[in-house]
Amino acid sequence: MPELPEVETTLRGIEPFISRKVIAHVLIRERKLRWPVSPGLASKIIGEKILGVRRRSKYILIIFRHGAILIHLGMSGHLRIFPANQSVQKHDHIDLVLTNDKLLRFHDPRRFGCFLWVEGDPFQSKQLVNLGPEPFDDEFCARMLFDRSKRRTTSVKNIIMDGNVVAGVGNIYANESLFRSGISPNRSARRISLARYEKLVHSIREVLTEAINAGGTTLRDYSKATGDPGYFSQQLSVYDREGKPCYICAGIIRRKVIGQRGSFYCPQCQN
DNA sequence: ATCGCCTCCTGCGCGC
DNA sequence: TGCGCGCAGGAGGCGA
Repeated sequence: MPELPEVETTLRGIEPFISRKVIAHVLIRERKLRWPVSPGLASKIIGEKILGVRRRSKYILIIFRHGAILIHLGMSGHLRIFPANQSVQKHDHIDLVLTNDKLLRFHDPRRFGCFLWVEGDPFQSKQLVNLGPEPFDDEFCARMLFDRSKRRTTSVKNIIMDGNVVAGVGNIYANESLFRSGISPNRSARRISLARYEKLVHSIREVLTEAINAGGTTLRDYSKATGDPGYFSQQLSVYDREGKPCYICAGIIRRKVIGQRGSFYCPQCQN
């Protein structure tokens, strides 16, 4: 489920139900996540009002007066709103029960996600402080990619998936935006012209925008019983299409591992 | 600073 | 039908 568009979709989905609401109690059934759930979490937030919800990269921030909850969904996590008496399923690790008789539930089978209390300004936390600009910030531009790539030896795909370069571009959307801009994922980042980086920046924004508008991408969706799927999977050009014909040239989509991640591309359309 | 590799964990789909 | 294998939307941490 979770890449940037899925996280954004989650944020928009939960915000109306939790913003300005007060925490009645907190149920933690499993503390063993990416990092252990903060021991003092419950005592920090019970009786406190949620001032707002924000996203930074693929992190979700639930803002309180003197700190924030920093949530990451990892590979398999989701956050959903339920009635306060909702029954508990496997991998339902944390509930924030609100005084409006709803609860916000964190569910994550693989437990690569996190659910942390951050005291003070969450943007100064170690997870967020070194992140690159958001893809829609002006600071993210062809010139910046071009300049930063000069000193790098790695592939362009690894560059755009490097959160310190640009925040929140995950594997699906890296593959898709490289296809749209006609750039091979394996191409050395420092051998790409400024003009091609212009196309790439445009493609990244376009793909992310379309995916957000489609409600994200649902692929192997182990949760369709409770959650609505996203529809961007119907618009994927290369991701998970190994062996199938390219929609542009009918050539065969190939798969190659780059940076330990499956990478899909059309050898004819991308170079 | 950067690179590639490893790791955490569960679930699913495939071939035999 | 059951089992083993490979793969999965992330990203921190390691040694080199």
